[in-house]
This record gives sequence, structure tokens and C-alpha cells, in this order.
Amino acid sequence: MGRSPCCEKAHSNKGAWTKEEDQLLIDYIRNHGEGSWRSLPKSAGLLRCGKSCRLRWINYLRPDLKRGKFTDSEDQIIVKLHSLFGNKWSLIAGKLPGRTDNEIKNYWNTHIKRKLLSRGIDPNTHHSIIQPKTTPFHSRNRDVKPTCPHVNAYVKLNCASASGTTTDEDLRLSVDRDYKFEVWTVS
DNA sequence: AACGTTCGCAACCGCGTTGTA
DNA sequence: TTACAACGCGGTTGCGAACGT
Repeated sequence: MGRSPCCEKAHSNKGAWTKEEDQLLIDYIRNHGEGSWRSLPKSAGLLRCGKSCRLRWINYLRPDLKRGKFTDSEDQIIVKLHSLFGNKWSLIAGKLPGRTDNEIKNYWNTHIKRKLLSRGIDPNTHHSIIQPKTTPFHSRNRDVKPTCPHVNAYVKLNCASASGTTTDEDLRLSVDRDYKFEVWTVS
């Protein structure tokens, strides 16, 4: 038995949102707050599924969104965080106030990936394509510096977790003014 | 000007995770 | 403990805009 659909698709709009739909969603969330996405469309008078409403709000309508072009420093932060976390876009977005995971994901795929490749850097491993390095990033109990030639980051790893991987709970991340990183475990 | 191609981004889809009865 | 509903995330797609010929 498959998963039940998140909404009555037959009675849902799809595709681009209209200004009227946006306004209905904004008004509803202003009055009632976020949450209960499944019941929200009906309550707000929207012919959309809850998932779609949530995405529209988070990625486009939220008042605290920065929007506009990414700055050079944001660019650098994204590259460095990606070298730490991989494709954990929501985690990366959490370190960039006003930016959404979807926005960062798109920016990575359309701009940064290409930029890294043009510099001879593998965007997945952050290692030089010409001189590949074999040292695993999440090596246990070892200091790695720097992990990638283009990143002026110092990452201190002291992973004590039994799995040998660093989980969100294990990690605390600090970003100083020069965007250098230090990652350590919680004892 | 017209057409084809590429690019950028909003939105959708499927699945894993979490909460709860 | 289990089953189900709802949420949240990451990958992918679709479409309009921009660009090139």
C-alpha cells in the first residue's frame, strides 16, 4: 500500500502562484502563524496542497528573506559550509540568515559548481581535479587543514562518535569574522 | 525580427523522519 | 510496538527570460 497523497490533487492548483494566492497565504499566516500546513489551504481559502503552501511561504513570502544577489562573502561561506556538510542545504541555510535552502541549492547548482569546476576543483569533494587527495574529510581524531586548496578554512576535527561520522549533535560551528571554522565535539 | 539554445529560479515529487494515537 | 499522518529535505523538472545566431 502506497503513501496517501498529501492533498486532494484533483482539486488543487499547480504551477506558478498568483498575487491573490500569495496574499491569501500571507494574510492567513499573519493572523494564525505557521504550522498545520495540511489544514492551512482549506482554512485560508486556497486551492493548493499544504506542501505547496509551506514551500511558497518558506522560499518566497517570508518577511525575513534577504533575496537579491549573493555577496562574495556569502559565496565563500556556502563553499566552506558545503565542504563541511555536503548537500545539507537546510543546514547551510541555517548559517545564512535570510537565505533559504532552495535558494542556496539553486545558487550552488547554477553558479558555484561551475565556478569551482573552472578552477579545476571538484565541487563534490572540494579537491583539486588535477591532484586528487584521498584523505577522507571526516577522519576521526585528526586535524585537517586546509581541506581544499581554494578554501582558507581551518577545520579541527575531533570526532569521538562511535560511528566515525560527525552528526549535527556532535557539531558546533563557529564562524569568525574571517569565516574560519572550528568544529568540535560535545563531550 | 525570428528562431533556437542556454540559463536561472520557482515549484513539484518522492522519500526519510518525526509525532502521536 | 505499530501504523498512520504530517512535516521537512534534497533531487529534479518546467518554464519564462536572456542571449546568440
